[in-house]
Amino acid sequence: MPSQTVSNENAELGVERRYWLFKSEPDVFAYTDLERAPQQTTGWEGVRNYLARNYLRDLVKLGDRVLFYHSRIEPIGVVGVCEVVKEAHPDPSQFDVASHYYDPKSKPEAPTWVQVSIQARFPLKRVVPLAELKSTPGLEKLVVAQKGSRLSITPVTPDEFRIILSLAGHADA
DNA sequence: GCCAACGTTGGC
DNA sequence: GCCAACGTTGGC
Repeated sequence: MPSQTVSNENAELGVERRYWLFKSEPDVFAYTDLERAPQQTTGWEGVRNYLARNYLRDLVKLGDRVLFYHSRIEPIGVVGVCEVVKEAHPDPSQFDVASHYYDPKSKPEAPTWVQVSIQARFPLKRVVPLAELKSTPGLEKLVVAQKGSRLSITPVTPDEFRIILSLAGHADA
């Protein structure tokens, strides 16, 4: 079933919209790159970790909100909000020999890796730095703020999402 | 650039 | 199937 024809499955089930945090190194792909992309949309290619893949494949649904996070390069932190506009489908980079993400073990008839597509919604009024995520009450369990946290796709609770947006100055989040 | 944390690989 | 060695991530 083509994912585009599926309306928000969570909404149909009466399940509350989920929230996620996607990490990206801004010298590879920054939030501003997403804003400049056609329809401000991109396929989130290159996820090569099984737990992150499983989140994308099984739990990330149309309409879910995504916090866009810049890793590695200052200012490290949450920079923008996006929305899932296409659910899991094969990540084309796994079959592209020229791609950094090429995976020779993955076969087109049984793709190992999936991507979702996200569209930019709005940049945060200010970056919420990692240090602040670590020190803010209510974010003690935020996955990305845990020591040694490396997963590039992590769940965020509705409360955590609200708190992070309010830290950025979006009062009515 | 260092290195702690953690995921993956492969010998046995 | 264990686990040591190795590779990668990402904060600092």
